[in-house]
Amino acid sequence: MTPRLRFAPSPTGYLHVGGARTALFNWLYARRHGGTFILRIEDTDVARSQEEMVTGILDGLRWLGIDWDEGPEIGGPHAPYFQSERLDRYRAAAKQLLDSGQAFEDEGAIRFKVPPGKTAFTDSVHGPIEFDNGHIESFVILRSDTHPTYHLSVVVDDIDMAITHVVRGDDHISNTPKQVLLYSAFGQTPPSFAHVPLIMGPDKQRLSKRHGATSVMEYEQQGYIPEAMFNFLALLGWGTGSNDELFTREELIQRFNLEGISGGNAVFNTEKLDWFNHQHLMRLADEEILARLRDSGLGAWDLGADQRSGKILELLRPRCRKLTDYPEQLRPFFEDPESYDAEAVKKHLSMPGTKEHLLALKETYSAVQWTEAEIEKALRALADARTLKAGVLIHGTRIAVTGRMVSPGLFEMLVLLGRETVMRRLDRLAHTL
RNA sequence: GUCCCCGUCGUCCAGAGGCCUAGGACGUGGCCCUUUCAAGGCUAAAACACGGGUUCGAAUCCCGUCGGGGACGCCA
Repeated sequence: MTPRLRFAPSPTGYLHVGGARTALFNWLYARRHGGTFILRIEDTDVARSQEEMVTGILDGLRWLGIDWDEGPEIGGPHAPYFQSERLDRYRAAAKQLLDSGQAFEDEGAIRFKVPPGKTAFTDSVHGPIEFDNGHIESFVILRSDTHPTYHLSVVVDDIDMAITHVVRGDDHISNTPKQVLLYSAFGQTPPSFAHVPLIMGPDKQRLSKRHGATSVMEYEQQGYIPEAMFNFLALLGWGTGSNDELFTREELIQRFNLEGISGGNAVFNTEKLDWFNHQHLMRLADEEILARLRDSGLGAWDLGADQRSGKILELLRPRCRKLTDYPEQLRPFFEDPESYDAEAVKKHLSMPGTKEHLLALKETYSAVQWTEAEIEKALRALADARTLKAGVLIHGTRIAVTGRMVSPGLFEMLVLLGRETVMRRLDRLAHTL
């Protein structure tokens, strides 16, 4: 029997990182075992559900590269995949329990009659878990408005959709005995359960908006790429067993297993996400970086059409942790500085004679052969001739071409900027001194 | 309050009785490289919550305490 797993979010309008990781674990398991990954929308709470609210969730999943085999937009053998369209099923199921004496009416609602005894199940993450039924109250399965509650609809759907593995958040552990009870009331064997630990904020409290971004799409806007988010999320609460951490989606699929999921909560560590992002960004092909900058509206200078793009990217790659870091780093390659960093000027240009030195360098550069080695050689020779430290000219030139104190390697930049631009910027800076 | 889950460096993950003077990664400090900033290399500090058992031997098993989290809705 091939595994069938599902991600069943309620339509909240966006994909939360916690939900994203749950979806990711389900997807990873399904892909690892050649199973089926199903997306089902749990919108039985009419008061809170709206159709357009699912779009954000679908977008978030697609962004991460999590595709579904059955579900919204594509349908499938167990359609529909919106619980709001399956209400008749739940009503029939509730009636079935009523008729068999396993449920009873209570002021218009229908409650499940919890039998005495104990309910146990084996969790793939936590091992055997047992609850005393005495602690489970007779819960409502069908509301007085004839809409099902969560417990009824999940169980009915998971049975109908032949779900074999339920992988979901830890917060569902105490719901599980109720659902196990329903499975036996329907004469069915429950699927296997795996309850994964929750994701917490740095203060160890449940991740929420006050911790910053919680929606995966917010991270996209902040310049994170899906490869990094996927890798990071996969390793939050799960370990491959090895010391390696940097993986592609494919490698993660090959390694994924439920046993490696840890039992304790995991803190969402943004610094580490940044590192993953940087690493994945470094491994992205040039065309890929170009395409993503364009798609996110960050390609302000049409780098793609520029002959120098390969070289420029080579210089910027180690310096950009996020996609959003690119525009500022790119600027000097396309625009003369509009102003000069005050601190930089004070630190490197306040020495008397600096203006003359820069003009002399400009003069030297008018004749030098325009290669990295020659440009550097000429600068150092000029520094010697004027009994200056090369740093004086280097820092000054950097400020002239970028307006700032920090930049990629100076001589590599100068080559790319071209003689004319460098001379113009040298001249401009000199005349402000 | 009741029930459930969890407890290894600040954080994430290794460790499933001797291989542990506890390993890797992020972050942090130092050094190297160097024209700045990164990247890269090397290196340092940093943890088995506590108390009892079991055992020749426990981070690993058992019990308790403490701590954290979750659930107790006609929300999902």
